[in-house]
Amino acid sequence: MIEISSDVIRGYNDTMILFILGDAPSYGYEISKKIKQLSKEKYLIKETTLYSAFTRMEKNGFIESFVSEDAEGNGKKRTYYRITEQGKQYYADKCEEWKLTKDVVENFIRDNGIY
Amino acid sequence: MIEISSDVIRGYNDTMILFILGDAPSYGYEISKKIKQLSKEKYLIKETTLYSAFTRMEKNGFIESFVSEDAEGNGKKRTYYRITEQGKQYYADKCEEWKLTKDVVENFIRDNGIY
DNA sequence: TGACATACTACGACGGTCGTGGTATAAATA
DNA sequence: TATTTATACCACGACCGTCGTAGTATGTCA
Repeated sequence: MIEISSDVIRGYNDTMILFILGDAPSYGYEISKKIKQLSKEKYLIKETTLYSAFTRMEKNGFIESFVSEDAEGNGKKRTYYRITEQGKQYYADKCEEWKLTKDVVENFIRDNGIY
Repeated sequence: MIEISSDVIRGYNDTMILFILGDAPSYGYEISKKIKQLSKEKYLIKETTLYSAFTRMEKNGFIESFVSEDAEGNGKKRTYYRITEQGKQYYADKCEEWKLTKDVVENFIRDNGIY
C-alpha cells in the first residue's frame, strides 16, 4: 500500500480545509472526518497540522472562528470556523495554481516509472 | 501571471531531477536548464534547492557523483551525477505516489474555484 | 471498569526551501 | 580594455509547515 507523504500534500492542506468550509462552517474533528471521507480514506490529516492551519489561516484572514453549540443540539460548545471573502479568493487562486502544478509535474512522470 | 509556489512543488524537486538523470548523467547547471525547458518556463528550480538536493540524494544513495570533463570537450571539469538502482526505485515509487496525490487533491478543487 | 471516540491545545524537533553572498572562469559586448 | 552576462558551484542560516509527543476533558459502549 502506497502512502502519500505529507510533504507532497504540503501547501494543499489549507486548500482542502477551505474547500470544506466553502459548503458550511465546521470544526476540527468534523473537518478531519470529511477529509478522510472525501479522499476515500487515502489521506488523513494530522490533528496538529489541522489545528495549526486554523491558527495560521485565521491570522491571515482566510477564516473566522466562533463558538457555538453543535448542530445536534446536545449543548456541546465547539469552535467553528467559517471562510471569509479573502479565504474564498485564496482558495480560487489555489485552484488555478493546482492546474499549473499538475501540468508541470506531469512532464516529469513516466508511466509506472519505467524508462 | 500565476506563479507556482515552491511549497507546492516541495517533494517533487527530487523526482524532477531523477527524471532527467534517467536519460543520462548530468550536472547542476544543465539540470536546471532542462527543468526550465521541460516545464515550458513555468518552473525554475532555485540553485540552492538544486545543490542541496544533490547532497541529500547522494547521502540517500539515489545518485552518485563523478568529476568529468564536459561533453563539448573544452576541458572543463564538472561534477556529474548519475542515478543509481535505488534512485530508480525511488523515482518509480514517486510516480505511483503522484497518481494518488493527484486523485486526492482533485477531490478538493472546484473549477475556477467557484462554488 | 476500561476502551474508544470526540474535541482541543502546547511545545519543540525536523527538514526542504530559499535568500544572501561568495568564488571562479569564459564569452560577449560596449 | 572594461564591463556585463552566462556558466558552475558552495556555505550559512532563517523560515515555516508538518508532525511526534503529551496532556486535558467529556461521553458512550461493552
